[in-house]
Amino acid sequence: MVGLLSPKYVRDNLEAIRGSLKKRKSNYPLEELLKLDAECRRIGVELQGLRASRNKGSMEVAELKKAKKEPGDAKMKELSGIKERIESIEASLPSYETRIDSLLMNMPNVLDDNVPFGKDDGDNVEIRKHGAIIRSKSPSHEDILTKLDLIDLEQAAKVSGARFFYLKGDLALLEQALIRFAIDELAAKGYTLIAPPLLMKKEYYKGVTAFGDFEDMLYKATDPNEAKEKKAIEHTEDELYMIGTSEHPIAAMYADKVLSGSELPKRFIGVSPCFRREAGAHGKDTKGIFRVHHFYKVEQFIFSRRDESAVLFDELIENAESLFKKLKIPYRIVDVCTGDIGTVAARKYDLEAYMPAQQEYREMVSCSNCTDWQSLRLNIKYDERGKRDYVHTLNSTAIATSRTIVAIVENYYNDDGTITVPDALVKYMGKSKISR
RNA sequence: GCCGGGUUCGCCUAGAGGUAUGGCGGUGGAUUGCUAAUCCACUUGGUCGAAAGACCUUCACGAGUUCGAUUCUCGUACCCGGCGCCA
Repeated sequence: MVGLLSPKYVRDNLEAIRGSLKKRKSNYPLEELLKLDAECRRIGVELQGLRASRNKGSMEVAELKKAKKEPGDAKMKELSGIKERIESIEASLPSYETRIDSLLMNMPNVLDDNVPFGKDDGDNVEIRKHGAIIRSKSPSHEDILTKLDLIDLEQAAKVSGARFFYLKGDLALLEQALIRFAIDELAAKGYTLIAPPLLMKKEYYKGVTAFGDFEDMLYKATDPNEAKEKKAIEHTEDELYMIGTSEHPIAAMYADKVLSGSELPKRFIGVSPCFRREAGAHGKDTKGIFRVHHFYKVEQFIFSRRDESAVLFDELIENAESLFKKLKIPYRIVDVCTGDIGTVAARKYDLEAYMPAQQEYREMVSCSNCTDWQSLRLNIKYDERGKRDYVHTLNSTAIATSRTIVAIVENYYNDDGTITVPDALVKYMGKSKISR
């Protein structure tokens, strides 16, 4: 079950956690957690002793009854007293446990030593750049696509609201082509395709993200009032959220499981729509389909041994790069700094593509090594030579459709108004040019 | 939605108020001239302890009855049948 993360982990890794929180300039209340944990263990020792005497007493009663003798009133009174003391101590525990649990669940991951220090995304460090600029500038994708009658944002805004869209004809096909392209490329590298559930329980979401921060990003799909009304519908009790990415249900695919060391690493391709509320993004990227409420994403996900995750992290970013190389879109890789990395990841690279209309590099791919943050919370272990350890989880975008579409449209726009189909996608499109 | 049957270690399984049985698999060890066999130990999580060890916890989940619950009662989830409804 989710929430089994133990304070023992914190005690065992105290120095690393302290150092990492400092590097993050985090205001996480570590001292409160340690104090509560110590207090809770002190109570636990007392409770354990009482339970031991209860069990011993009960055994004695059992022995006597077996010998057809009665235990006597004094004995039974003593046991009743123990029972009451146990019950009163047990009643005091939940308040500690709830607080400890919530502190543990939201504790930021221990950063990799190599994460650059910085305040925000402006301090991310460019580590490499690839591909010559195709067009130094272009009209916006919105203008290009509207003129070609391939997109309808106005009607989508009317029907669904801001940041929704209709893709039409070849553009809708381009989306499918991108999905299939990414799947085929990764499948050829031995990754297994997963189509995950698109709704997920809150309980598991808490194991996969820092839910307090992330909840605003998600659409909730159930109505808590239904449970009261006793409607004849499934899942009235569950709090279901529409997934923000297939990373989340794939991470939870092995919740409470013990994998065998020999089957690691397990490499997966997730494909799903991704739903995002984009709360707090008012006024940002409002034109076109760069930042929208849903898009398709082909995702890479790996469950690995502790000692392999650093190498596999490089594998994931290289896979993503190879897709953008084949699409011939110029990009750069940035090493995401302490101020921008977020709670879950220990290390993160972003791939940013050059966008000629904005004349800027913009995020296309985010690649994270989450080390044991998710597995501690989802209780995913592996067994090697009889020893158990928590797996490491890694994820990276392969292709996120809407943003990649923007990159293709703006980079492959021709001055005659047409769009060239990247060579790698021609076989999926059945044509090499999109025109009116 | 209704009526049955179920959920016990990674897997299979016994147990019907007295403290969880056996097997398979896995890990470690012992032994033996044969790609293997046999035997022993360990194989939920945790607390105290320098250690040896002791203790607690664990039979889907949650509540109740009890000195004591895998076992009895109530509720919930999920799985398998049957009926009904339905894309």
